[in-house]
Amino acid sequence: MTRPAIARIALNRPLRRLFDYLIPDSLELAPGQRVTVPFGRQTLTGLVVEIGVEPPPGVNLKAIKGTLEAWPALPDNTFNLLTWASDYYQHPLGECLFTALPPALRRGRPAQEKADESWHPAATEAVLPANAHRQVALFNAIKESPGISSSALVKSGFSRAQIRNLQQKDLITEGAKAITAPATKDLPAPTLSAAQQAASAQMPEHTHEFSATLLYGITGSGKTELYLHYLKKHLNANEQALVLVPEINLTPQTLARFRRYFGNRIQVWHSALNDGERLSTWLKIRNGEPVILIGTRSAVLLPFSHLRTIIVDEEHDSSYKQGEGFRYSGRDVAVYRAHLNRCPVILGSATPSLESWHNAQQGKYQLIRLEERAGNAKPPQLELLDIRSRPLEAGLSRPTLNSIKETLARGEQALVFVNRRGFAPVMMCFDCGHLEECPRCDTRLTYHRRDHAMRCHHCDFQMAASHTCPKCQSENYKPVGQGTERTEDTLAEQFPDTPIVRVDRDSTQRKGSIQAILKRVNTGEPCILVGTQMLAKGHDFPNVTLVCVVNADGGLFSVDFRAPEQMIQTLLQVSGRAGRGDKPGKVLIQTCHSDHPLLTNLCQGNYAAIADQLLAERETGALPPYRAMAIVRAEAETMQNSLQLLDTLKPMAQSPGIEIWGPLPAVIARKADRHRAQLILCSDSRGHLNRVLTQLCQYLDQARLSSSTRWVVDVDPQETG
DNA sequence: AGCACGCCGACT
DNA sequence: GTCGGCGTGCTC
Repeated sequence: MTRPAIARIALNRPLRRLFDYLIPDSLELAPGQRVTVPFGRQTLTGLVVEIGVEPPPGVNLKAIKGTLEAWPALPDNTFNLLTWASDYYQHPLGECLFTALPPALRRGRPAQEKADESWHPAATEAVLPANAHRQVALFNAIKESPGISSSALVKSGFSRAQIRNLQQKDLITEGAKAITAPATKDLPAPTLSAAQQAASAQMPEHTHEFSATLLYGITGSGKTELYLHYLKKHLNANEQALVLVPEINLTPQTLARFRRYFGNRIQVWHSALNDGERLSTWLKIRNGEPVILIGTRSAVLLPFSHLRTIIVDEEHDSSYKQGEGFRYSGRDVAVYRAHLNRCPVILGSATPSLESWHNAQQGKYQLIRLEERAGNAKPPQLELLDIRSRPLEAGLSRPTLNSIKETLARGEQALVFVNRRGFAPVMMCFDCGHLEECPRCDTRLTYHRRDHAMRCHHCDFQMAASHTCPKCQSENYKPVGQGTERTEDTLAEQFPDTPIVRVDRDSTQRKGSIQAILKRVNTGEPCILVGTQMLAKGHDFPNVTLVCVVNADGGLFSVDFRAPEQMIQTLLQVSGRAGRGDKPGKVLIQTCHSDHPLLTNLCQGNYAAIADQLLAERETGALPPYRAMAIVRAEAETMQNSLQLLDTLKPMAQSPGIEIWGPLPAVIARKADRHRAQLILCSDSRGHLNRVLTQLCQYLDQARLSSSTRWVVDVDPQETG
């Protein structure tokens, strides 16, 4: 008697286990293939993980209902990548596998695009009732552009029902596609400067073996040209490439630039795509089309089959790490993917992460330095301005204002950078010292002048701001701290004849408004740009010659061990906005710690030296990248419950080679009325740490916790607060 | 995560 | 009497 064939199936559920099913005789299965299975009394889409497993004892197996397609939705390499990531990040395999499918395929839709029919008129005149205005309009639209697609018609306001109607009346017929725009002539590889050529010569020769390269290129050195050049030179016509970028860098300008060189080989992948666009691009990749994909984090999980190069631009950017659910790092997964796939991965940054810098020093990554700005631009000159005991106007000192004045007088532009981290405006009573706190979190409410509201940045709480102190009714109740709005006001008073352009989340909420702002700034007329983080990234403002940093000190004394690194990276990135054209740039950094070695080093403009110094501190503190780190976070209705849970975990984790810190309440101990605590685990051995985490998760899964108690494991955490 | 089952309170 | 609140447990 032959044993029944059994398949192990992953489901899109937060369960750290798989389910076994009988395979009907007629089915041929392979790992990564989509199937339909009965589950409880529902029917779900599942993914085959393993075939021919031992039947679990004492379970009445159900049978697979059928396959959704004859081929694996996730090809071997992608499937193996996700299996690895599930284990590495301690996240349930089912959820990991399903994040690599477009939403339509997760829901069990067929793996094909909705037919996008083309329509032609079948009559010269539409004979329709007099009141059928929309149908007549639709008929005319089709007559005007024969071959127009259903989707184009829907976009211009017609409904699919109306189209079907005309078809039933035999007024239109389905037919050949309209001829799309002719293929454009792609530009040849860009010409490189001497410095770029030298860097280019060191890039990996072979696209069929693994190599990891860290391209350390200062801001304005032209890293993108190197990427373009590399792809032109090494990528064959039938091969695929992946270019990962932080969300904020995927602008129409970046895209246009790649399209000029690679035309319609360029495809995009980012959070703004709708389900149809996602499916369409996913299928192109899965079909092995020779796409060069420019995408954000999750693009690294796409089912490439001919992937020959991975580029991770701005590799230090913290947005590569997913902050919830499947907490993977797009950059780290990219490196592992290149490894599995035996292809080169190129990490580019002006301010490399300490992880990558360390890997370069260890010889794990090849380091390429590009320390010259492209064109005539020179690196900006950085200057510290100690603001201890200097009078400030909305955070700006006299010398700073004078520099802005001189810059404007030369017909140039100035950029004022407000590092809001830790300096959000709060309302304070100058009589009793009262500060308004969030009723649901351990945080201060932030004042938003636009709608005179107090908001919590950690939950959705908001309330109208009071004009008098809620505690002592004093009228001496005012906003303190630098916000972009207040800085903007002061600058408007000081420079009444100069346009002031504010760039922050509030002023750029409307779609396309950032484009309008950039366009305006690029006319080159003298103006002052005021803004936050958003201004630091990637934009090119040729006429900005002065950058003022309102306060540099946010990251100097933070509890988070990554804060100094991130502060320096932000300061250097924003400094990089100065002097990108022909004129020299200057950067003024206001600080209360002008003798702090990090800042004095920063002014030498030498990131390499700072990275070395920060790494030395990490080594002394036995912190990443010298050791692996993971955090177990718990939240519950009381702090006691959270701490208690972590206290029971601690002895289970205790073992030689693992150091444990905590449990301790989180820095924001209460968030949305939930009390949070964390346990930090460090180890020299990733493997050992991983095994310990597996045990902890196993315990937590079967522990009968009160339903309101939640826990998560975060491997390689970006935030340790 | 869903979904059902089950056990208590306030309704016609 | 029964409708429905959400706590608990199970899903091959």
